[in-house]
Amino acid sequence: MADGKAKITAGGPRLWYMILAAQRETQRMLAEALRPLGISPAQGEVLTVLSSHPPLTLNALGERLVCETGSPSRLVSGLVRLGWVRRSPSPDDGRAVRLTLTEGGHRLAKHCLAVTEELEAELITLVEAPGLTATLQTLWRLMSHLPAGRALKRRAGAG
Amino acid sequence: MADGKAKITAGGPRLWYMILAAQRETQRMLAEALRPLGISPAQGEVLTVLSSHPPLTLNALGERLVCETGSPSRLVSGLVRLGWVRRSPSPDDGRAVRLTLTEGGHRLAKHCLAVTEELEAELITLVEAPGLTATLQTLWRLMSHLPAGRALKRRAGAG
DNA sequence: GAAAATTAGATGATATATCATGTATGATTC
DNA sequence: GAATCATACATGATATATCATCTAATTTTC
Repeated sequence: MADGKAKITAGGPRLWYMILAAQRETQRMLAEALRPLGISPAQGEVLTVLSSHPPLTLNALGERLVCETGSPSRLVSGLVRLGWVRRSPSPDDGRAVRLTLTEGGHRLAKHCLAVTEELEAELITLVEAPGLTATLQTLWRLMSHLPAGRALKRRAGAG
Repeated sequence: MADGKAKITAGGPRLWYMILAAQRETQRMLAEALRPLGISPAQGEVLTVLSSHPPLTLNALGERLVCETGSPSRLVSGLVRLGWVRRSPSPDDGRAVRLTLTEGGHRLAKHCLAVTEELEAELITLVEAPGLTATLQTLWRLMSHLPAGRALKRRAGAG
C-alpha cells in the first residue's frame, strides 16, 4: 500500500485509526511546541479561549472546549495555581465562578497563540493546503452536530 | 460561519481542534458500540491486530498500535485477565513474550471487527464517501512518516 | 414563601497515556 | 568467557479524561 492510497474498506486503516493517529501526532507536536511555555495543550486551549472571550463561567468555558467534556474544574485549578487564571465569584449567580486571565495569563495566551499558529502553518505547508482545506471541511461537516463540534461552533460564534 | 465553511486561518477552528474533536467523538461512538462486548476501543485494537497477525511479541504489537506508544504491558494484562489473550514465553528469546488469542479471544475479535465495520459504514454514509476518501488520503499523507502512521503501515504490510 | 427540581461547580474513583526507572536476558567486545 | 552494552518487558509516578456523586445556590411550582 503506497502513500496516499490508504483503502477505507476492510483491510485498510480504519477511519478511527487514521483519526486517532492524527490526533496523537498533532498532540505530540503541540505538546513539544508548548513545553517551553510550561503549559500543556489542554491548558493552552483554556488560555486561548479565555483570551478571546468575555469573562466566562466554568460551565461556559467547558461548552467551548474540545479537550474536556464536563466542567473543567481541575484543568482550571492548575492554571490558577500557576497564576495565569483568576477565579472570582460571579456577581449575579452565587453558584457560578467568573474566570478571567491575569496579566501574565494574557501575555502567555498571546505567546501560546503565536506558537500554535506557527506550528499549524508548518503543518499545512507540509501537506499541501487545498487537500487539507477539503479535509477540514469534511471533518467539520462530520461533527458540526456533535458535542465537540458544537464547542468549536460556540467558540467561533462569540468571537 | 456556516457548515462546511470552517476557515483554517486565524479565527477559524484550528487544525488541532478539528482533529481532536473528531477523535473525541469517534472514540465516544466506538466506546459505546463496544460496551456490550465488555471491551474498550484500545482493547479492541489489540484484539483485531492480534487476530490478523501471526503471534506477536509485546514489542511488535506496540509497533502496530496507534492507541499507545511504548510496550503495552498493562493494556495486554487486562485482556489476559479477561481471558482473551495468552502470554507465553517466546521460544527463541527469553526476554520476549509471545502473545496469542484464546478461543474466546478469536471470537471476540471477530465480533469486534464486525461492530467496528458496521459503525464505520454508518459514519461514512453520514458524511458522503468521496470527500471522506480525500480526507483519509490527506491524513495518510500527513502522517505516513510519523510514528502513529508507521504503526498503521506495519499493520497493513504484514496482512 | 416553602418544597421540589434544576443548575454550577467540586471532588472521588477509575481508566488511560506518557515518562522514567528497574530487572532480567541476550548480544557485543575485548 | 568476562565485562559491557542493548533490548524486552514490568512497574511506579504523573497527568489526563470520563463517570458518578455530592454540596450549595438558584429557579420553579404550588
